[in-house]
Amino acid sequence: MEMETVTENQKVKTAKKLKKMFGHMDRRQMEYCPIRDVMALASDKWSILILLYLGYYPVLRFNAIKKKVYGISNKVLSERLKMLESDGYLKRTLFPEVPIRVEYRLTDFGHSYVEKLLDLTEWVTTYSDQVVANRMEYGKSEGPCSGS
Amino acid sequence: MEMETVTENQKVKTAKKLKKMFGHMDRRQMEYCPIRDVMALASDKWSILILLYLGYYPVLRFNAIKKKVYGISNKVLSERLKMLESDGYLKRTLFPEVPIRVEYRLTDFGHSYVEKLLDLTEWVTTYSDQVVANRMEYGKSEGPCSGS
DNA sequence: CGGCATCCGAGTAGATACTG
DNA sequence: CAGTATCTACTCGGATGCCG
Repeated sequence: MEMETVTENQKVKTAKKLKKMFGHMDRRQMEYCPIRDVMALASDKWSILILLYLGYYPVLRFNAIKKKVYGISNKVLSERLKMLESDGYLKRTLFPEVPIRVEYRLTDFGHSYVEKLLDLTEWVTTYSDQVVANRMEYGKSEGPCSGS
Repeated sequence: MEMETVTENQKVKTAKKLKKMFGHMDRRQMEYCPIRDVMALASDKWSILILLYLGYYPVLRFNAIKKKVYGISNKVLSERLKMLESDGYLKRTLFPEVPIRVEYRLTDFGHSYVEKLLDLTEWVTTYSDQVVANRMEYGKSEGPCSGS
């Protein structure tokens, strides 16, 4: 195991924080779970990239984002931008010039989220190779049973 | 603005980290984005809750998870567990007893991820009310233009 | 030209019933 | 108990076309 970053002590600390967090949540009705609801947008695979790029480039226009977030379609980008604006992560500014111009930039709220998000994505970029390796390994362990 | 947690200094620091992270990514082909690919599973709204609960309870069985992750279906839970195992976050142990028993627990890899994830979800639980408030506010600002 | 809305197909989620 | 199978419904995503 080359992953010796997690000590038992760490696990206990994490569990304590989790207990506290879940404690707060369980007060409310289970139907509305803030984590599930808010993260559904905020941790969406497209949202993440949009937010990260906006954390990097202070201001971006629609097509600039589209170019950076490889593979996103007009529709999805448009939707995500609208939702991310609605949730307060970014601000949309329209300049009614002749060729219309729209700028997107993070709000302070968005910046504070991106900061946290970045810690997670750094972890991911560091260990993504291991994840992919895990996937490969997992597929192989099926064995020759499944002939057909 | 009650959200004065983000200083200009912080933003610059964040941008630097982002530059470094994107710098590593841009080397590869754009088609495969580790963030998008790995996070698509790891930051999925169901995955998050499964992982967090497994961070709290050292070991959980299928139906226990199902009970805790409110609203998840057999199918989706089964799928997610399989994928999360395949990516190395958790370990599935089958006990071939009379009523079959299956235990799920985080791997060390999973624990290290949950640790990072928790920082993000703590932020989310702290500010989820504001996000919801933002959403409400946003909906109202439509104005009476859209009559039909 | 840049941004958005519409359409339609494909994949995914959810409910239920069933099996080892 | 721990899933799988199946079916439906729906959301999502991609291409296209429209409008400012």
